[in-house]
Amino acid sequence: MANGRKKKPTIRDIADLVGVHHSTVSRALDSQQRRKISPKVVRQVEKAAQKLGYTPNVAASALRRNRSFAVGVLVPDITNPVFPPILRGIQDVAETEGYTVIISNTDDSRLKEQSAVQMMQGRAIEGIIIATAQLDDPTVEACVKNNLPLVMVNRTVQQGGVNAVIVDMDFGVRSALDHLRELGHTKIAHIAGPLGTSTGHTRLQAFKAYMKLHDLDDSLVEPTGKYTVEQGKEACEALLARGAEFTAILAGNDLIALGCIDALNDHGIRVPGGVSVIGGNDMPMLSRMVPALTSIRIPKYEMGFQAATILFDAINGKDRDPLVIRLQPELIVRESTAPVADLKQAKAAR
Amino acid sequence: MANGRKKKPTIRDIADLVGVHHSTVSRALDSQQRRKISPKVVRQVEKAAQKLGYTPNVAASALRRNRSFAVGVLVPDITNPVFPPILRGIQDVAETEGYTVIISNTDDSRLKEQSAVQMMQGRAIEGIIIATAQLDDPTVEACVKNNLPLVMVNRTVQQGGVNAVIVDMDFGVRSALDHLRELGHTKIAHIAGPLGTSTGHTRLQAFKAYMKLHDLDDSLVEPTGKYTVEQGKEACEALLARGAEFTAILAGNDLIALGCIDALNDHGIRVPGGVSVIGGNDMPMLSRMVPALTSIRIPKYEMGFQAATILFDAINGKDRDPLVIRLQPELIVRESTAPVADLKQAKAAR
DNA sequence: GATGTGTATGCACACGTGTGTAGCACCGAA
DNA sequence: TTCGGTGCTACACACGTGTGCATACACATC
Repeated sequence: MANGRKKKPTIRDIADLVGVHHSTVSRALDSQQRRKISPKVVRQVEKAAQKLGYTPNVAASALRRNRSFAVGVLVPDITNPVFPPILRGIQDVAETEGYTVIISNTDDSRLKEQSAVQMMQGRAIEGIIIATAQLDDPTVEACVKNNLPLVMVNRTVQQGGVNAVIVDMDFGVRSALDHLRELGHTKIAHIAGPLGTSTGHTRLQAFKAYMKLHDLDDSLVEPTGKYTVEQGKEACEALLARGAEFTAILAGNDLIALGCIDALNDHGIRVPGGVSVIGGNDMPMLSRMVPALTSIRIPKYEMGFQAATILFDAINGKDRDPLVIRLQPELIVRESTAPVADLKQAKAAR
Repeated sequence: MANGRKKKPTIRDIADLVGVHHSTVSRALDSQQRRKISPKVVRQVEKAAQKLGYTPNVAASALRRNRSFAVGVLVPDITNPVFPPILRGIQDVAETEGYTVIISNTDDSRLKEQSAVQMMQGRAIEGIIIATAQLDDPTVEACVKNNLPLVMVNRTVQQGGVNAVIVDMDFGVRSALDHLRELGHTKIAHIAGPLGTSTGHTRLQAFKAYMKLHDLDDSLVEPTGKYTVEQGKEACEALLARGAEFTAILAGNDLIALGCIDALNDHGIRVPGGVSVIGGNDMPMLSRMVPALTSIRIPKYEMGFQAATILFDAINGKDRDPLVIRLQPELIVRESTAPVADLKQAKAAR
């Protein structure tokens, strides 16, 4: 005896109560069609619905109209602190629109991503927000081909014509490197994020462009395969192992930056005394760490909010041209950056 | 021209391709009924389904079977780092069961909680996991009354007869206080979580019981209204303001502990030099903070996983008696606890 | 050969909602 | 009177899946 829930009232029950056909009830409850029904009947229907505690059967409605009032979101891992604020922004918009959000964790695996999208298609999602995109992403292509309303968030793809809400990382990288130069740094390394992602790719491009522009060495680059502490540490160690000389690191994101600090500490290099480090997306609690990490803050909630807004515009047929919104990041200076020390001094500190 | 999506194949398309009735296809695809169909036809159907890229229409299935394949989850705020791992545990189980998870953020507001449940009922959820419960919670009562399968996670309620996955906080508090006593602390304060929540309540009870048992003063208690850094700071300041003498604090959770550290620092009291502090649930990144916070680790992912498992057992009619699972926490000793200093010394440090 | 026992498949309808079309009543104009 | 128009409602079917029942056939038993 698992389910003793009493069955829910339907529009037929309302129809019986009022004494009209159920199709009339259906129209009376539909704000688009209500005007076709006499005000008196509408009132009666509303009253009866209230009395019976009627709630529409979403499955039936979804089946008939081929709309599910559900949207999908693809994130690498909800456990990564970057994503909850983005999700919250999305959820808040969806809620006001009466939509449900289906979240899938892909762990950056193409296979999982594919099966997640398939599952979502089965649920007849009306749109999708993708935070997992690789620069060249077959899943995105598939969605575009299916004409499924789509917004990229945080990361985007190579091909144009796709909605996206991203961060102006040229600006972010410029701010960070300006800051380092003001502190006297000229030998700056970049521990990049995965180059298959737009975030990793564009940061590296911005880094190289900036360094070239200011006649600085842009070759101190080490990429990572994933946005994790471990990979950040490994990459930093590789850099040290090949004898690179640098007084500052721009990291692909905060986790990578933390990995760098670990590696530097292991080599007896103090941060920021020996080397300054700048992180990537300003995770929560950074200010409490030692050293408090200087980072490029990105407006995470805002990104989710905007992405969802665009998505629902697309779903509701307010078809604008493909839209790319670039939000402004902000450099948050904390304690992991300091005036450059003498290179010799820095070396001595090793 | 919003939706040019080509329509998806149905079991009728498969039936046409194989040359059987669509009901046969339906049975061939249902693991329960498959045995009634000849192996040859089953093979043909599977092949055709593969070829056409068939995915079942969940809405139609839900309508016909009066099942939605959706469950709800109520969390205070997905942005609070305690919850993503719990959610991930739930999602991982739900995925293997073919279920969708609908998440709602209640911000600990009863009003939002109520409307969230209403929305979920409209979606005909088959079960619900609640992580937001107050000790005396009308939402929980309503779900029980509706016979909606229900599991509490992390927090539970006063009344019995409800499934719950919680942490054995008697054990956790005992470990923490044993640790402090071993370090020589006897004047121990407790900055409690909200007493309206089971977590806040039981920790306080455990604290008092332990202190009484060891003939220690159990009156150094200050409750908070919310699990936030700010409230932790305020409560700690209130404790200091009334001239309480203590050498260690057991906090209701990590955020409260961080607030305590802030307050202590503001008063020139070093942690752990002047006062030792123990946190509450072992958020990520604690080890990188200064001082690295000693905390009671709770198995967050595991809790979500177990809760979901119980929920699906209930949904699938494997009705056990109401089940309360108590998972073991673990004290993680870091740098925020140290041997007690002379009280005079501690005072001098102020 | 009659009867019973399975096994495999088709048939028809149900689930609750939404919508195209038809029908009806009424009104005004010619 | 006829004709057209308008406003309101009923009818019937569609959406895709699942299932009780009937049917058809094969095979075994007496």
